[in-house]
Amino acid sequence: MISTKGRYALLVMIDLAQYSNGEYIALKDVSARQEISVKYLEQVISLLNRAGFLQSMRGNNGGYKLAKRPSDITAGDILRAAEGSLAPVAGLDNAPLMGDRDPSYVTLDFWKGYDNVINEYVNSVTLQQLVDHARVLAGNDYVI
Amino acid sequence: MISTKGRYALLVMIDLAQYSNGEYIALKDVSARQEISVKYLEQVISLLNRAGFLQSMRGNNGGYKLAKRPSDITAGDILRAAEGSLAPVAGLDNAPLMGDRDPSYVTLDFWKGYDNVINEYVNSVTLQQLVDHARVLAGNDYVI
DNA sequence: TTCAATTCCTAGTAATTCAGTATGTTTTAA
DNA sequence: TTAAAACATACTGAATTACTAGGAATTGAA
Repeated sequence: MISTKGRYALLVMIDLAQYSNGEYIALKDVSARQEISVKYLEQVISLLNRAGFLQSMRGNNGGYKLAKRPSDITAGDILRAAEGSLAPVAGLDNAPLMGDRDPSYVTLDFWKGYDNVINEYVNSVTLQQLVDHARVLAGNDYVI
Repeated sequence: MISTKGRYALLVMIDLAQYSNGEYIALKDVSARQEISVKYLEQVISLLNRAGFLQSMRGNNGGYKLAKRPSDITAGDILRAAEGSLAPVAGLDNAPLMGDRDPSYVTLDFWKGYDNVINEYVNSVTLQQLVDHARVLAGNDYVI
């Protein structure tokens, strides 16, 4: 189950992409639009910032903006930055953790497959696609 | 993240399938092979039993056996019975829960897709396949 | 009929995680 | 100088996890 960190991270990135105009966007504004407290947003966004997906500016008129184009950021990037990992079980990478004696090694390949389909999916969806979809949902999918 | 309930449920079903000979298998034996306490196994297996995947017999020489052929049980059946749901976020089915005012409705389709790829995967793997794979891993994949 | 072995049922519990609040500090532009 | 913002860390109540504990009911065998 994805926690609020992951869900909010996705919403924040979509919000920043939607309202980007080159200027820094204050968390106060994101907070008002997404109805999430500024204080909690600070924690969520710091994960995205440290992961290199954002540029930040402190002080008056400061805020955040995307460090990359929305087409160069995937939902997988965002969710892994916020959640740490999307792995369904522990010990998928560091195989030595599960020795031959561990009976659960018989399900290791099953869990690796599980992990694969998840990552293939989230890596296939870009932030740009999410923003485009949001615009369709809002009924603004006309050409200016 | 799948909890021990789901992971153990999978191991228990594989174990029962591997050691099935028509007789009831006592949890004591599964416990010894899988190195999980009988007391905890009781809780895990009761979920599988209630879901209709097992037949049980109480009393002396009692135990459990599969109620269906391993080819008619999927990993999805087992995991959903043990975990309750594999949904990545809440509110995917009961869409009215997320109203239009909820900003997170913009990500609803993304999460539905996420849920889809998970369920398609786990539904595509049968208990029979898991047992076959376990036999290959054990080096017993020869024909008698 | 008794006994041991089993499933079945419910409660308890220590540790961890979750979903935030709270309280600052540092930085920046006006 | 000041207000507004990011940044950092600690705290907290509630829920969840991963079990253990203690029994009650059932069954076959002695």
